[in-house]
Amino acid sequence: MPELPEVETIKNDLAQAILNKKIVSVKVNKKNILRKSVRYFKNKLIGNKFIKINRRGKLMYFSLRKDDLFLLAHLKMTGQFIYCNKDKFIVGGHANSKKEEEQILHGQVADFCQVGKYTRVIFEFSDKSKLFFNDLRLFAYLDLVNKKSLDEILDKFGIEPLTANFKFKDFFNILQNRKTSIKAVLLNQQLIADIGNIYADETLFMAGILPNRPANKVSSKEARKLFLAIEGILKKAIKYRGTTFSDYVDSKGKKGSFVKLLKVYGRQGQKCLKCKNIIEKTKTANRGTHFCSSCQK
DNA sequence: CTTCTTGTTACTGA
DNA sequence: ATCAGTAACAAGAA
Repeated sequence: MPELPEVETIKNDLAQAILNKKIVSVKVNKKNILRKSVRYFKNKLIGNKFIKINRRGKLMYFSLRKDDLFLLAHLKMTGQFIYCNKDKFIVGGHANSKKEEEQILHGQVADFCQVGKYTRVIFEFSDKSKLFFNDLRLFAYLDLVNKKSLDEILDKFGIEPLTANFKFKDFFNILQNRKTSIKAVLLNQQLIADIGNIYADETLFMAGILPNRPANKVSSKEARKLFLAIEGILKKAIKYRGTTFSDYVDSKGKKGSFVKLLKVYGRQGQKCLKCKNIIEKTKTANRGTHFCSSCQK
């Protein structure tokens, strides 16, 4: 489940790998992963180059040199970008065997850099390197839009953590104006971008706030703790190249290591690392929610 | 067989 | 008009 740290990791890796390389072919194995026609994608992409990659929330957008166009990529839950250079193949995505899974896990050079069962789109560059866009559930998408459409899409996102726009005053103001659960507010991309189910639970644990607390009942002091937890945890998770739970791998096919640092997510039934209470799991905001009822109030 | 998984959005009702 | 809550989406795991 890629959230900010995972998308940021992929974006940075890809920027080092594919920028300013001529796109020589685009192969589409599943056309409904595209929000425009296959013909339009091929037409606009082949012969073009990606010159910059940005991220807003969990959405990546690639600037193209020609035509004032942008490639949008959303990974949703199970999307992956896997980059393979000409000789050393680093394969990610959905392993087709136990052996492949081991190779991916250990980041080994694999001998099976090929189209997998869930590979939906393959970009090939002039240096013979390839970029695979994989997705198991077909929720992920690629789109090709102009500047105007891009701006309309970007405008819908809420405040962006880890930027100068992420100010406590605005953050607290959002919380005070919402009666719904604090977790629902954290997950709402139009209010605060980037946070998904894993980091919502982790930041709430660090701040000592129960996920089902009404947002407008969170005190200024608690909100400040949460604000700092969001910055701290997201930054740290980027350092660890993200969290892998089920499908996430970076563009080199490697899993993120932040999973070792998770305090509550996926730890239901286990002892709280702070107080030894048992971590509970319930549903808040329609999502699996993990918390310690002793550390969080 | 049923239930659960998640990011996002469509829909419903207040 | 705005907000809140739920279901739906896909496809697999348990």
